Parts: sequence; structure tokens; C-alpha cells
Amino acid sequence: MREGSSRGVSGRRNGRPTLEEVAALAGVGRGTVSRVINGSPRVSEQAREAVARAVAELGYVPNQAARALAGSRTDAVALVIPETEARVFSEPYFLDLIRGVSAELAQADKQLLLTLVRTEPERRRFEQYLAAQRVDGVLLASVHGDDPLPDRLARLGLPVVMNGRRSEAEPIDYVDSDNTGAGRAAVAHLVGRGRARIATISGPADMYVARARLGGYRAGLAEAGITPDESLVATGDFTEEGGRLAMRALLERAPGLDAVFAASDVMAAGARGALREAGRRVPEDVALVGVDDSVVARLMDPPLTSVRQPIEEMGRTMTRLLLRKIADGPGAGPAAEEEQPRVLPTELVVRDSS
Amino acid sequence: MREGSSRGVSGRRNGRPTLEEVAALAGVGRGTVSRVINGSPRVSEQAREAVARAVAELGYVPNQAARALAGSRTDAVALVIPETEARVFSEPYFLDLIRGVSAELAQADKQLLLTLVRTEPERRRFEQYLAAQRVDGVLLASVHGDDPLPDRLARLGLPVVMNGRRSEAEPIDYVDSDNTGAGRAAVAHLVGRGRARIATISGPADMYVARARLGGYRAGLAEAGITPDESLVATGDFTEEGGRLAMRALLERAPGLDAVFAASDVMAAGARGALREAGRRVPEDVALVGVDDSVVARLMDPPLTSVRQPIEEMGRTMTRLLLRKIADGPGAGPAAEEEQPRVLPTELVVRDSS
DNA sequence: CAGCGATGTGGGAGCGCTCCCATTCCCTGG
DNA sequence: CCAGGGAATGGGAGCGCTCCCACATCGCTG
Repeated sequence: MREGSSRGVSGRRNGRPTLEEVAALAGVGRGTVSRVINGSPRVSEQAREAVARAVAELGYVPNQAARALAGSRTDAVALVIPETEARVFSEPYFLDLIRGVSAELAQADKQLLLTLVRTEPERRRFEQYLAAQRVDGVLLASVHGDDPLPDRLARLGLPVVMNGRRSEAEPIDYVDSDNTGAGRAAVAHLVGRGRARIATISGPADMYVARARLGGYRAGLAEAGITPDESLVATGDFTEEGGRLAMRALLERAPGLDAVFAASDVMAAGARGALREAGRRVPEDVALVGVDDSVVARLMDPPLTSVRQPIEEMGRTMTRLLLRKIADGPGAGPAAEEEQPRVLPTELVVRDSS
Repeated sequence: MREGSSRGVSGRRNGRPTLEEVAALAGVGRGTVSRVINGSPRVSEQAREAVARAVAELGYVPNQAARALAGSRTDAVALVIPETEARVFSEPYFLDLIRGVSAELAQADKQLLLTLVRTEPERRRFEQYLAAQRVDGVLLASVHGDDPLPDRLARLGLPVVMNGRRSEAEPIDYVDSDNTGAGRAAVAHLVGRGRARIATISGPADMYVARARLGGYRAGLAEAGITPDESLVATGDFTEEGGRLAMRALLERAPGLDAVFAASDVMAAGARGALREAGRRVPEDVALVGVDDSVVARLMDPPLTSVRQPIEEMGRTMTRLLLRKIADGPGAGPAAEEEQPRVLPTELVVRDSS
């Protein structure tokens, strides 16, 4: 009698209870149930308890679609990974990033919509999704120097936070790791190991991350009072093969080098191959340092000294920043500078290669 | 005049055009627009064109929430990765899987909802999400032998497809790689290389994938007419350290072994370390074969012979299967046996370790 | 030429919420 | 003792779609 008749209001397709039914069972109105569900303070203790009981008894879970429609918010956030540029980073990078984002979103009870866009059509389709108001905000990973997407999204009024930046003066909110510091730390370490002819294998010059690490390398040399030598600078494309080729070029140009700072572990792995070919021992003849501290570094022979980035933490931080922007509502502009650290510190992990 | 007045029907929060407005501009009814949008054949060519023009002019994109609410389907699919068991697989595994799933979903214009569940509370929360009808179906990765989740979901009436199975007689739809074949191929290769005392480092016995690979190893020996020797079988936990310990145990028990089939690349890496400690050369003294063909295999010294799984293809196949189940509607039962291959072939990649 | 099914169409009736206004009730101060 | 103002509440009015029924309209058949 307590419920029964009021329950089967209509021949519902699926048997899930609705807010209305919870209200009936709790003996209150729809509004009150909604308030309880959404944690409004304007509810009596008594009503709150009655509703809680009814929710438990019916196993009520609010219908997300209805919420989104009525409230024009989705409680979902998109993480966009342009797959074309995925190999830029050593392999586990994205999984770590996803892990951080996912954990932080789960905590806030938001959904993660993962979007790998590899082709232009997929990209267009993705913009359609955004237009269909499927997400409250967007996280952008691995943004290239001239990518127009971030600005386009921002202009749409959609909150956006990027992982990494496109240039020094990035107008859009971002979270990055201290790439300059990474280069400096690597060089300082090598200098401390008594190396003097320190080369570097940099990434493509059109990527900020590559320029920053190269800048750190130069700064490190300057701090150690070492005269820079451009023949010690080679460029790779963040792939293993690129690292191998760059290393060969370096050995040819500057056979006297005694250390190499590679801007990624994967390039370091390539470089290691080239060194082996050339009969140079690591670390005896040439010390080697990479960036990322990925599996690759641990598995190399000898294990690679590498500068670790707090990837998962970047994911978490990005997500916090985005959620804050979403909560602040539209027109709030970029988040205040101080609120969150935008550039996270890196850390040198010393192994046997240096 | 053509539109104008009929447009600003209400002081809408956000300026996106609605189906109603498209209908007005096209000079047809709401129903017709809906039919055109959803590709119904019951529309005259003339109406279809008028609607198409109006859609283009207004830049109309259907509101997903409204669609989901009215149509009780979400056009989204969840991929669940239990993070606790993530290390079971070599690192790039999940990214490859995600890649395959994502590509296939994008093609079908569905959204990917990625859910990493690592803790019990997160898991419960996830079940809540499902109850909130946020997805049309679920893809489950890395399912453990006694995981009740698949059955629970299936009982909820939610279409489910798993990656891998829990046992030989898996009642729920799955896509797996030919783990038995992987073991057989590895052993056949080693036999072909003239090895006779072939050991194996298996995974935990409560995981089907481990049992299957071990079964393949045994079958391979039988096919080669080699008498099995249980002292040549050790068990690891799919980690590097586990591989190392297992290898040490094997060397102790069966010093005369001349080859090892490790059930994962990562365990092979651990085994390689133990072999080095023991002064055994690879491949001269002991030939080594792994499974996964991951980065790890390529970077080992010497590069590791490994059995490749078509991970991305598994992701694609799972997704196709799930989409089909969703399209077939509830109560359609498990998909017909023949429609899709459930067990994808593996492939031996020979490198210098054997 | 009436009669019928096939085909195209418009629009009502929801889907299950949130928003917000109106109402009720109770406590305060004058 | 009554006006006035909060606090708690009920419920109407949508949100933008899909579903489906009812209503043309057409070309056939017998």
C-alpha cells in the first residue's frame, strides 16, 4: 500500500524509478527530492531523511540525460589527444595523463570522455560533438605550435585547459612541466660527473617543449661556465630512429663529446644504439641522460638516467583547473594566476648511464 | 521575414538552434526534420533537401541530452579498465586497445567513456553511472577469473563485451587473442632453433590468459615429441621482478635449460636480468621468447623475440561486436557464433634473443 | 468510380529532470 | 494582537528531442 499503486504510473520502457516516484514514496514534492539530491541547504532534516530512505529503498539514480537537458550541463569533460602527435612522447605518457585526469574527475563525480583525433574528419566530428553540448569543458593534450583548435574552443565559450603550451606567451590556461628546468638539471648533473663536452639531441624546433628543453640545456652550460658549441646540438623528431640519426651526426661532427642530453628517453634509446655501433661505452666514454623516466629508461642497458615529469600530477592539476573554470561559469576569464601551479617541477632520476 | 520572428521563440539561455527552428525555416513539421536527421527513408526528396538547407544555414546540431532523454539511448559506450590489474599487461597494451576502440566508435559516431576503476568505491560509483543510463553498452578489459562485474552488468540487460575471458567456457561475449597458439608458436620456434630443454615462466594460475599460454607451451612440446618436465615450469606474476625470481628458480632447479618462453615481455626482461647475473648469454646459452611485442621487446639487449598480439584489432573487434549487440536490441542473447572472429591470431616476431 | 493500401506528413504526448514562482507555515517585532 | 519576513515546500512550465497516431494524398485494383 505504501507504494504500489503510485509506482506503475505508466508503462515505462525500463523499470528504473524516477524522481517522481521517490517523491511519492517519501511523501514530499518533486522539488524537495531534487533539492535533497542536489544537496541544497533549504530542506528540513525530516524531509531529507524521508527522501534518503525512499532513494535507498527504490535504488534511485537520477537520469543523466534528463538532468543534462533540464540543467544544461553534462557533468562530463572531454580529454582530446591528437593521435597524430602521440609518438612525440614516449609511450606511457598518455596513459599516465589519462590516469591523473580520470582520478580527479572520478573524485568530482564527472565523466571522462576520451577523444583520440587522428584525422581531419575525426577532428571536425569532434567539434560537432562539442557543439552538441556533450561536455562542460575540454582538456587538450599535446598541442602543436600552430594548432587553432584551442582558440576556436575558447571562442565558443567552452572552458579549455591544455597540457603543455604552444609558446612562451600562451594565452590559454595550461599546465606544463618545467622543461627548461629539466634541461638545466640534466646538464648540471653531467657537469657534476666531470663531463665537459656535453651534446644535446633536441626535438623539432616548432615545438615549444623542444625549445624549452634546449633552452634549459643552454642555460645549464652557461651556469657551469661552459662555452656553448653549436656543433654539439643536433635535432631529432622524438623518435628512436631520429635519436639514432642525430647521434650519428653528432659523433661525426664532434667526436670528442663525452656526454649527451637527449630530450626524450626514446631518442636516448636511439642514441644508445648509435653509440654502441660506434664502439663507445656508456657511461665510460659517453654519459647519457634522457627525459621522461619511462619504462624505456628502466629497461635500457645500462639503465638510463632521466628527468622525470610528474605526468599523472599534470593530469590532476589540469583537471582541477578545468573544473574550477567550469564552476566559475562563463565569462570568468582565465583563472587567477596564483590559484594553481601551472608549471610543475621535474626531477632527475640517476641511473647507470651517467 | 523568412525566419526572423519565428526564431527567437524564447529567451533561450544559449543561442543554439533547435529542431523546431529548423522545421520553421524549412517550412516543414518537427517530425519531418527528425526523420531527415535520423536518416529515415520515409521522407520525400524535396523535404529532405529543404531540411538539409535549413540545417546548414542555422548550423544546427542536435542536442544530445534531449535525444538521449527522448530516445533512451545515449550513443555512448563505456570502456572499463580495472587499473589494479593494469600492470598485468605490458604498458602500451591499454593505449593500443583504447586506440582500436576509439577508432571504431568514432566511425560509428559514438562516444567513448573511459573509466579507470582502481578502488572498490570507484567501482561502485561506476555501477551507479551505468544505472544512470549514461551508456548503451560496456567494454570490459582485463577481467579477472572471479570478477562478478560482467555477470552483474549482463543481468542488468546492458550489452557487454570483454577483452579476454575468465575461463574456457566463457558465457559472456568476448574477444581474445590466441594465447594457446602463442605458446605453441614460441615453442615450435625454439625447437626449430635446435633447443630441447625449453622452460617457461607462466603467469598466475587463476588467470585464464596465463593458463592458455601455458597450455600452448605444453601442446608445443607434445607436438615436437618432447617429454614434458615440470621442473621446467615456473610461475611469475607478469611483473619484471616476478620474471627475475622465476628465472632464478628455474636456473636452480634445471641448470641445463637452453631456452625460456616467458608469458610476457616484461617477465622476459626480468628473466634476462637473472640470466645475466648467472652469466648465461642470450641467445648463445639460453634462447628467450616473450609475449606482447611491446616496446620492451624492441629495447631489450639483445632485442627480444616475441609473440605479437593484435591489440588494436582486438579493440576494434570488441567494439564492433558491442555495437552489433546494441543495435540488435535487448533480449537478442549472445551474438551469433560465426559473425565475428572471437579469437584473433597471434604472430611470432623473431629478433636476436633466439 | 468507389475502395484500399502505401506513402508522406504534422504535431501531441511524453522522456525525467531543474528552475522558479506561489503558497504555506512559523517566528519575530511593533 | 497583527503585520512582516524568512524558511520550507509543492508543483507548473519548460529543456529539445523521439515516438507514434492521425490525417492527408496518391495511384492502383476490381
